[in-house]
Amino acid sequence: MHEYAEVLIGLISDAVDRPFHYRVPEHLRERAVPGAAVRVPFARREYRGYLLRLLKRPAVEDVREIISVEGSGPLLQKEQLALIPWMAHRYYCRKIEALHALLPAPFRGARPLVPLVLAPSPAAERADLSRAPAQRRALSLLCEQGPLPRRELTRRGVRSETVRTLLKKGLLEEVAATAQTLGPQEPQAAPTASLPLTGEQRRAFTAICAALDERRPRKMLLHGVTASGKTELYLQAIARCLEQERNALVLFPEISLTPQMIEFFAGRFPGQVAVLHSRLTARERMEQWRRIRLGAAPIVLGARSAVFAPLEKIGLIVIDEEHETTYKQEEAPRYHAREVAWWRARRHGALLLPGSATPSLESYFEAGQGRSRLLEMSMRVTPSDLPPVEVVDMREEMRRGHRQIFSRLLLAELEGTLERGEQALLFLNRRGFAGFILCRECGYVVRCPHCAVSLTLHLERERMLCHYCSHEAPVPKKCPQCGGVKIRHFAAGTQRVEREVRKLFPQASLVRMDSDTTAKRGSHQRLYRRFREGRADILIGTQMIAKGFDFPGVTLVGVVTADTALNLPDFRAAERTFQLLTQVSGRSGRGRSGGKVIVQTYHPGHYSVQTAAEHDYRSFYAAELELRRALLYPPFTDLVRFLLSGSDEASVWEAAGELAAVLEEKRDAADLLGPAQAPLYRLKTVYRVQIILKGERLAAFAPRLRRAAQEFRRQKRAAPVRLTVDFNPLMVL
DNA sequence: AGCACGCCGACT
DNA sequence: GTCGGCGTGCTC
Repeated sequence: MHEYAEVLIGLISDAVDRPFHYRVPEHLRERAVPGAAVRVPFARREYRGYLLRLLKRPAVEDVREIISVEGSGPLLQKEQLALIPWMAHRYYCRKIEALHALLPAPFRGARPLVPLVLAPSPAAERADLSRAPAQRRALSLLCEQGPLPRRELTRRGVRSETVRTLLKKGLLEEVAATAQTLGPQEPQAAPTASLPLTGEQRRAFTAICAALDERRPRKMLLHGVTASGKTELYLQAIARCLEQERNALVLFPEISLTPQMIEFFAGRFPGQVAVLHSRLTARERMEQWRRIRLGAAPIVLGARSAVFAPLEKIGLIVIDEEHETTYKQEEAPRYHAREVAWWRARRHGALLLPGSATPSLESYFEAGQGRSRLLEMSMRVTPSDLPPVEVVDMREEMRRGHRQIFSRLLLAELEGTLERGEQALLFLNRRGFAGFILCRECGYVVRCPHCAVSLTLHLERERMLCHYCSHEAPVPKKCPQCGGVKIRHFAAGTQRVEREVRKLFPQASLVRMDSDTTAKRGSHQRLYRRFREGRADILIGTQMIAKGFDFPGVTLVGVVTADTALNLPDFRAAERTFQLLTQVSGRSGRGRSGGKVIVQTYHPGHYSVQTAAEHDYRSFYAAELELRRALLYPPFTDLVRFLLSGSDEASVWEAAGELAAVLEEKRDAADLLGPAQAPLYRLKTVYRVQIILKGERLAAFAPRLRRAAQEFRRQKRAAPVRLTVDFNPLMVL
């Protein structure tokens, strides 16, 4: 009936990113099913391909035959086959790139889902092999060791002719490996029991159970302050989901950095958890993936890419810290795990449960519109209050002639903390984007009048530039607002802070955590333990110390400067700042002795600083939402970012001009911003220029934009120019 | 990705 | 006259 098949070739190239048709030879009909990995002849050689669907008739006359089908059973499930075109469409990527995202790296090559192994056939027992010692040895090896893959057998000194003869005699047979042969691979942990829920948790839990019982696609946003017990809620929701005989998917940002979280889950559900994250070795990843695919682990924990875990019958998808930017992949396919998760939830009739102390504006806005339900938890589980936050006006410090990194208040508090034998945490935003300038007397920052992002200093041209729309302004010699002359760019790194602390508090022991000190495998964990166990007094660090950690000994958190985040040339700068300040504040006073937070800034009046200090998400949200509405930014619009890059500067600009002209024709009501230098204009030897399209419901626009991009790719230029397209980028750097 | 086809410069 | 440069286009 269906003698032909549509196959996607495993080559990453625009030219072959479409299905090719093959005939399925009779002996493969049974195994050649949609989702199967196959070998096909293509362009005078053999390639791995993926069978997308079966056809009655091919679209071309000259059709070749599928050579073989890999493994037993399809590599990709129906759901995954449906996800591929959706991703390719939404994220402007090739189908094969979307497909690869669904498979762990080791499976992208030729590895079959379930490998074939050699086992003695029933006939082997009666066979007389007295005159064939090599064959006898091979069979007894398999009887002792159990079925082995062919490669393993030859590794143990069995020659391939021996295997061939045994197969021909029918004494050996090739069978699919079973889950048992794949070996146990689950995180071990001491069992833990569930905790009683507080009133607030109980209310949320009741709502979650009701949603689970409906077995229909639902979305609930769990907005819970730091330490309000979100994890316990996730655990009990999972238990409920398992009772329904459905599976659960739990996503964390950077799970590899939180082994204690994994232990927690594995302890509650022994033997039922599979873990997928970036620090697994290829082998570990493959084994975890197989376990999930074969239904041996009903709970999957993982980072972003675990959203593709091949679970069936999903009842619950949890996204912890849902506002985190790590949920968006920064290379093709540039998917957002939250969106993929919702796609899957819809298909499975599952509950999507994103949770955060500082939900993304997009998620909170959805809840406000009734597209999801909001569950709020505003109390900490242990009856410690959220720590008081003091905002220090660094302009005032400046005016008083105090021009060090640390304000007088922070110095005094540090001193006190050390005297009491307690711990302090000093937080700094990542290296900082040095290109903005700031008046140290009044805090003024030059901003773009059109785009509401800070302008970036370009020393070589002596100009201030907008990286969204290319607006230019002169570099001010004195502050346009207060006339002050102490206006200059601004940055302090973790090393500088470390040096300063050593100078001021030579007796204190320090731990510094940033991308430099945690680069080595295991060093993160070591530094973390050292501080947590009280073997250091002060922890200095970047983003990575703000998230999720529980340091009961910390009673003082100092934010050295809130301004680096605030002045990133990105429309989400205020949201980032609010989230960061809130998360970092949450690190203080988790123990019994209470805590305090000090935030140093040149913008003490900024709403994101103010509202974070007051632990007032709602006010922040309302203010930020109004700005977004006025300036037509997400969640009111979508952005599509076209980034052109190449080593020949002139060609890149020329290409950008051409693309802008094409987009101009197709844009309808959408705004076209740029071409403009990308915030990181020169990365190594590559020049980067961007065009941003801003408008309502640009997802629906995709086919037209895609055509424009393809048309553009076809044109030839003096020097090569690369185009990448990002739908709703999170960071426009 | 890989390979053939095709149209312009320096060589046995 | 030919050998070979890699730009262009195609692969079921």
